[in-house]
Amino acid sequence: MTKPQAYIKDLNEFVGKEVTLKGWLYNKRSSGKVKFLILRDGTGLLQCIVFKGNVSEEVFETADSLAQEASFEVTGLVKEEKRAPGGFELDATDVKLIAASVDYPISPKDHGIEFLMDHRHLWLRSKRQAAILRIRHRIIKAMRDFFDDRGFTLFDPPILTPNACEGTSTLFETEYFDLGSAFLTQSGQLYAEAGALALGKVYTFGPTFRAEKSKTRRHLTEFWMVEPEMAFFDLDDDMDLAEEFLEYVIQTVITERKSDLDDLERDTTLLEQVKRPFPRITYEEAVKILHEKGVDFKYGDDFGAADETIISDHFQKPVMVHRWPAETKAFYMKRDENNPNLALGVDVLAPEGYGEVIGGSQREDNLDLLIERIKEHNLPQEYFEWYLDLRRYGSVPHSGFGLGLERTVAWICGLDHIRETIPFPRMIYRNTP
RNA sequence: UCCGCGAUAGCUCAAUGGUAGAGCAUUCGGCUGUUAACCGAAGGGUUGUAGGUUCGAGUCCUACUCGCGGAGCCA
Repeated sequence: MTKPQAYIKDLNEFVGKEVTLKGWLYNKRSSGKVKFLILRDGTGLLQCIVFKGNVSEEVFETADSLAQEASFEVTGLVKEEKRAPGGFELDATDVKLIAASVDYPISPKDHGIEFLMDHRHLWLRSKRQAAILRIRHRIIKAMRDFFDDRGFTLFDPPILTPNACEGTSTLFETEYFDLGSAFLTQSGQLYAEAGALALGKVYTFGPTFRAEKSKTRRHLTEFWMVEPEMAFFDLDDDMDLAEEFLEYVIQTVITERKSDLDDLERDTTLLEQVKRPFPRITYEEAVKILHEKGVDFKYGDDFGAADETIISDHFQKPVMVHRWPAETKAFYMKRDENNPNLALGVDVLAPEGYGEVIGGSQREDNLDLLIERIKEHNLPQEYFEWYLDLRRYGSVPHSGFGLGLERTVAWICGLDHIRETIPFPRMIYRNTP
């Protein structure tokens, strides 16, 4: 048997028993005839005590020789111990080296971001990065559970696409055999619409790509998006779903991953308040808020990062901004029947300066109007014929939204940069390791 | 693409234009309860690249490279 008898997270079930654990040396302290080995096993950290009088000379030498991140197994008695972080300790009776680690580059003191990103494959072993990745995993599970439990079908759109989905962003381009160029998808939405008209309620969950030369703390070139799309949903139904979704995900994660959030020293006071209903304001009302705060903002422009922060700080909860000037929005958005200059789109702005985490809309379901929009945006109609078919054969009102996973992880974890939210971030000046 | 800042030991950072230093990491020694342990010692440098000013450049000037922060674009 090579797998460990127990994992650190389950040690409360082993108090008073002798177990063998396996992992890596996180840190080591010593005081003459006693060694303190900090074991890391992927589920937590555990201090293992090696007293010279309790073990053989050989075992004590082995404990002494372990370097940072050496892999080893340790056998001993599990004890409750108030002085130890986590509340448990292991009184070691045996220590065996599995494999050495020579000159591990990431020492316990400070490091710069460039060095850490160069060693991202090793940085992931740190307590902080492991906590973030466990939270990311729990967020993804909560999202899938939410849709799975509400009659949605997972619908995987293609990643290689023949055209720009929205015609606005710069995309990564690649040769595709004899068929010319293909592009890495920037959104699965148009395909999800086909899914919604086939299956009723679907969601996509996968990577998306933007070749924009964005250089900010909120952008990656490769990021994950979850995009529900629902037949017979109007914009209000869409907003109802978005706020129920955010409430479920956040309340689940702050309950289930509390210890990881504590390790990140995340103050969850504002996250606990993320409960329905969220404020819903029109674009026009949002502009009014900016003007009242003395911001020089022109009606019709899109909000910048600073503007979003001012609007969300006004509420201390996620705020839904709907009914935008149509010129700034994508071609597929339906117009407001009461004012055709407005698009039935909604952006959800997260509090604490995290900005837009959700963008959604009711889609244009009228064939003639959609063709008109494609022409207005100078898009090649031949690429959209399949999309227009969705309006030719039993068109229905439908809506959906897209949520940026990494921005949500950054928000929940309270991170100041999106690059720590994904194992190997892809940014404008970095595609390694 | 634009604006701003930066690059010195493996890492994080010091160093009036005048002999390049500290902490961590590594190696050796000490300590039976340490919490980024502590105490003592040792090894470790083409100061990002190229050029210029000067008796003398890590320091001043020019260009370039790379990185960081922000803007725009967006999730």
